Amino acid sequence: MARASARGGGRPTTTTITDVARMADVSPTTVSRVLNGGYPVSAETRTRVEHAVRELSYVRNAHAQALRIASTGLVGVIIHDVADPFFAEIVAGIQEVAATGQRLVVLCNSLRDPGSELRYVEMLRGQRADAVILAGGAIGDPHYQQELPQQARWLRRQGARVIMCGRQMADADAVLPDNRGGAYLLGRYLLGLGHRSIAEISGPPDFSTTDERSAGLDEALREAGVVRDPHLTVSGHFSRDGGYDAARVLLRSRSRFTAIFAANDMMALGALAALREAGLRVPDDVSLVGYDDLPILRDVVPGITTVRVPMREMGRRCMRLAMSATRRAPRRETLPVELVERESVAPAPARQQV
Amino acid sequence: MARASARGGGRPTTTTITDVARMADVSPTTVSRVLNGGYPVSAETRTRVEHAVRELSYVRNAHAQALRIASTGLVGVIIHDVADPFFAEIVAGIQEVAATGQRLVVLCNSLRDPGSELRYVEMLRGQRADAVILAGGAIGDPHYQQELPQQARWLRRQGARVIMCGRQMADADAVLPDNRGGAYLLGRYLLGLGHRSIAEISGPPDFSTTDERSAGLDEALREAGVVRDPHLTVSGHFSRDGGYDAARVLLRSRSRFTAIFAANDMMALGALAALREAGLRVPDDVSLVGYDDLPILRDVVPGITTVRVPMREMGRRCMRLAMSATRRAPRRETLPVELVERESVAPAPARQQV
DNA sequence: CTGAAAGCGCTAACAA
DNA sequence: TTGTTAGCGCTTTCAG
Repeated sequence: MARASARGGGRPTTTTITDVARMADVSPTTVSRVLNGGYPVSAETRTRVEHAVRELSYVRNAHAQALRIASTGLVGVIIHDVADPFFAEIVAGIQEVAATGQRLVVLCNSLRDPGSELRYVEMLRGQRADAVILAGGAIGDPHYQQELPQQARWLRRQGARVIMCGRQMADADAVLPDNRGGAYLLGRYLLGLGHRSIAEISGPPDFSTTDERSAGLDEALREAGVVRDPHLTVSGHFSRDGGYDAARVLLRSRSRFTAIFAANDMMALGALAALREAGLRVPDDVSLVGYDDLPILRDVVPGITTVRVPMREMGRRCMRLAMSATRRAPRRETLPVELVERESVAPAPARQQV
Repeated sequence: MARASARGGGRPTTTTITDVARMADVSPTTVSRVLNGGYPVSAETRTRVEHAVRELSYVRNAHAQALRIASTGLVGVIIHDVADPFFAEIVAGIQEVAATGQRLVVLCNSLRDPGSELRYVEMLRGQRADAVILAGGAIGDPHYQQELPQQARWLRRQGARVIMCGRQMADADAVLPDNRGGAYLLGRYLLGLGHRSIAEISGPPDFSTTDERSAGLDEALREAGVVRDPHLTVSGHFSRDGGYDAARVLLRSRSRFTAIFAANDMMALGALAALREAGLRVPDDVSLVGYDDLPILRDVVPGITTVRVPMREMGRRCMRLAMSATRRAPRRETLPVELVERESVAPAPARQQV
């Protein structure tokens, strides 16, 4: 039963292709050919090899294989945070497709730290990942902005594909939601209901997502000839607490507004809590909109009006790009977003309040 | 500038330790020693090597390294579903600790399919993962029940640690929440408020989590001398929709109950929606409890009473076990759970309703 | 303090 | 149809 059958507790022992070859009484090459298929091997030999493989519970050493051939079957995925449902959904989509293609996903949480993101890219270079998917808005940090494209170039030189999810980079494939368009839609919607004093809870500065969504709102406002009061914009972390804090700042300020535009659903959730604590009713006293349409929104009362971002589909598409062999000019897929009306918005009162 | 500087688009090119050695005018051995430290190298030589490494943006080939030494720095994590906040939190805890230890996490979604879980374990064996963390309740499938311990044995023989998160297995380390204890707590709580007809929305059959939580409720009920009506137990998927469907079955049946015990928060959320649709108020008409205390519960109205499972801490502990070198007898850590009272439970009315 | 040589487990020429 | 040989990039004796 070869050396692999040594009892546990001792020195680590692995079964190699040679053990299998010995047991099946063939050469390692033959075993390799049976394992890989696509090469003529007599039925009888094949059976013996397959038997030995099963008997020894042999699994190919992926590292030895990677050293010899190009592909490793590993795809690196760098996100901001798995605990954020937005990213969890994207990862779920990625995994879905990865499973169909026998790929393994190396998941990295950058927690929005540029340095950590860069470090992960390096580690993934070391792993010779077939592809690296970078998800989430771009970070404005100057060193990062300069370094990341460099690293991406090294990745490509190694033969790895680089796919951006939710943001762009020169020479890289990208799957993008229409952030600007969705925010514009939301802006028009609020405007259409008579809102003129719209407070914005924006994302952290230096994030591309923040800028794009703000720009969409701006556009709608400008188009309607509404001038924005700078006091009506407060930025915060892309999280429930970020939204909560921002809403409190807004409430403490003397500014008047009839609606709040939150940069994403988690922030909207936080804002909703702050509003509730302040004794304000949504939408009776203030209207509120979010962005993303996280699955959990189905279970929040009142239902929050938002823009649906096809997170899971974005993940799927990224993984498909990651698995596609063809590497011509960078491909860019923009996914449409869609307004989801729920109960958090009411027509603006004749006289603005709050 | 060595061969690595070839322009992109051509054949994949990687920089090897030999390229660095050539540039620094030393042997590969010396480069290796500088990279690994712990071996005397003259300051001057070290500087030259470090310069070359930076210049060429050299990153060690993890596969070549893995082939030579024991550790790969890879930890496999098999969960049911990242899109489920319960698992997302666990993974977040795992990542937190992994980052401090320079480990890379290979994340696998089994979607509760025993076959897929087994396939992932094999792939992780092939990757020579340093450790494999299996999270989520055990699946009752007979073939799986027999096969998994086998695979775990092979993993250990290879020198990999096996850590169970939320369930047990012979010879494996485990981090466990007190499922039974928490359910017992919840049962006592409902009983204390006068509830006698408690409907149970249990998890899918053949899952250890399902059994443990049901057992805890049973115990409280038995202790109070309450006999259970089998019609009052409906099982469903561990998901929002599973809870929704189960609640509808319950509502359609003629059974009477004053409270619902859902096997986890996602199911409770679904049940809440079904109740709302049926025009029933929580807790006025029916009381409802969940399990886990998912972060999102903060934002659901009415607040759902539940038991807090320290998901993130479980993840952290699993990763610590995965990184700990010592491998003596299996370690088992049981984490306490805690009742979280919110607004979804009211005293039972004198006469039972619904 | 530095280097030459061997070998981890696998696959791809090449030969038979 | 099968086997022999060489080598992927690294670390580790063993020599110097």
